[in-house]
Amino acid sequence: MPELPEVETIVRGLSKLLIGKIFLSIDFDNPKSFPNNLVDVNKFLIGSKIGTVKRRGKVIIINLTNGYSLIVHLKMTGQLIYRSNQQSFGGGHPTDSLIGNLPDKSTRVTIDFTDSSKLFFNDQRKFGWMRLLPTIEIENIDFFKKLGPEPLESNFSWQKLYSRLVKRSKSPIKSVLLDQGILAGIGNIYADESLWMTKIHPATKVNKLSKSEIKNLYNNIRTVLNLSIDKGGSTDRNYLNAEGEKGSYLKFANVFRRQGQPCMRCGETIIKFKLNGRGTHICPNEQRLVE
DNA sequence: CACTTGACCTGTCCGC
DNA sequence: TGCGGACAGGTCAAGT
Repeated sequence: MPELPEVETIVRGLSKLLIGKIFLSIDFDNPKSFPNNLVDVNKFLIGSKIGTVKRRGKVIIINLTNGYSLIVHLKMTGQLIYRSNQQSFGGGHPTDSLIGNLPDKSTRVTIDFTDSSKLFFNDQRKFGWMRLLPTIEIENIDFFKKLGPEPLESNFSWQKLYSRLVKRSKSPIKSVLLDQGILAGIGNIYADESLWMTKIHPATKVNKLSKSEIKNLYNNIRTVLNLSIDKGGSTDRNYLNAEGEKGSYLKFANVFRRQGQPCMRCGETIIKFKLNGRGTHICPNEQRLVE
């Protein structure tokens, strides 16, 4: 589900809602919610206070003031939804709420805070995970060690993108953009969108791209990620922000899920096909494959 | 080694 | 209305 803009939207929402909250209890009936967890979740979570909420790639990092952190990967269908005391009892949440009473059928983890507010980890497909670990060890776990740079950091340049891309010179450019070890945070939506903006066919091998194309791709990746953050991310099916609201980026999408509709630039019909197992959307007129 | 495919799960949609 | 199959925003492991 969530790519960088969706996770960023959730993190910004949680930052407003969660800082200073103290854990009262956590309820998870499935150990798969905490795979590879090495510390006693109850022992180090209960009674601890939330300091900051951050993002690295597609992972949410909830830092506690006791030196531990709760990290969350939402994978395809995960949601982290906050309910205040009022909302938790069903009477107070907005009438246009897009999700009903919680917990529901897809709830995997329920967290209670001492002020009676709650945080729900919903995840229909159960691919997501949580992990509690000492904050100083975050950078050392495999997932983070392999992660590439953040595309929106101010010191990330097109030259850095270029030097990372050429390591995978014979791969299709889209596959490389989806590789979190090359660049952190891009998924299927923003790979397709940024390649359309740059007029590059997703199957183009990296070594067939010019430096100026990579420079343009760099700019377009940042443009589309920032635009989507402004729109609160993309809701295709399941994505909701921390308050249970949809994102609106897909109203502005140029190719993703627009197969059969005209290209926004040239009017040609957008098509969809599979590339390395992923649904891929292009304008066949403007995104020509260079062999 | 570099790259591709299947597996992990559940729900939904589409064609017969 | 029912049933089978394809598909869904991500990442691994296993295969070629």
